[in-house]
Amino acid sequence: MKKLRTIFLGTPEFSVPTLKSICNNESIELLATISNPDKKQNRGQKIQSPPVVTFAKENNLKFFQTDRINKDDEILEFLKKSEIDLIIVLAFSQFISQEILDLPKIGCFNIHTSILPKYRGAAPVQYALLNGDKSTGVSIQKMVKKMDAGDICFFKSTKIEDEDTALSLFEKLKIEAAECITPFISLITNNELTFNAQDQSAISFAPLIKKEDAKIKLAEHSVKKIQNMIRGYFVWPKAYLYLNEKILKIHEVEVSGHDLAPGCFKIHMGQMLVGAQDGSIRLKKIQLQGKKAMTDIDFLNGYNQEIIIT
RNA sequence: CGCGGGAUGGAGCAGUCUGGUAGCUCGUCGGGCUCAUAACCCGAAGGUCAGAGGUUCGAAUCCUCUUCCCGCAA
Repeated sequence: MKKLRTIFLGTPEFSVPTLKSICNNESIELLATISNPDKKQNRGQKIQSPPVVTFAKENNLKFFQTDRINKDDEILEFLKKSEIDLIIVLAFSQFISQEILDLPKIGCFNIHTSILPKYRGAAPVQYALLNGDKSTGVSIQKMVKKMDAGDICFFKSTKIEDEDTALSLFEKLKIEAAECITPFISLITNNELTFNAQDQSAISFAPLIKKEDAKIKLAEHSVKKIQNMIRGYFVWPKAYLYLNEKILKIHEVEVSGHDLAPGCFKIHMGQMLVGAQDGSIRLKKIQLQGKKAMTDIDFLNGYNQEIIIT
């Protein structure tokens, strides 16, 4: 049987397991991967290749890098002459023109890390946690010009545990996404692929997260909300308060039985307690800017100035 | 060369500018007090001050280089 001539678009580490699944799938002939360019990043501004590119190099896959896929002549020419059957997109971060969407015979498919139409947009994983959802999942949609609005061809749900943070949930969904490849490709090869329009009444959005979104407002946010912020904003940007005007990242809190007015702060038995909108919490594990994460007890052992939390 | 903070007993810090016996809070261990305790009192163990080189009679401290950690920015 003729193999599906496929292009993969993705950039970060999150995309790598799915790329591996594609490489290992016997029904697929991977023609190339396309990623964002190398860029200076992290402390020291070292130039780093995207993980997908690193994987492609290690496995002798053809790869392209661009920051404007719709206008890159070399890539467009390659795509046009390659008689593509399929494009698979996961975490690519560039809009794709109608011209490219129309190229593959079967279609251009995006793996999205929520059950669409819930959480269209850039940060579906974080929003699932911020809203305290008990489950999320991955969807495969046939891409259209409008972001995440295409017909659903495949989905699989995943349970969210109370202990899950954005970090652990990303790790789970990274694997789930990769495991979708085999059944999804089977649908295609068996001629069983279906296209289900999204329920217009159930659409919600998960827009790009900004750093300020992670600022905890003690007087306004409930204990539950704060716990969800800690989970959803973990790794980046991390939920935070200010301690004497310096950023204080909050890694872990626990419910405290103390009677504290919203916004108030006090030290009790060597622990740091603050009042939230509907109850009080202990700032159990915290990180002042420039320092490592530590418990409130350790922090107070070495900090001998007056503390103002805002 | 993007900006900045940091490395000192098990933990968190002070001491570095101005070189001269290794200090604080906590933890650990032992003892005491107590009906009892996370409280209080007494005592003990535990550190080649991140690493290398240099200056000096003498370096945690001054000079040079290296490694590692963290915040910002991207």
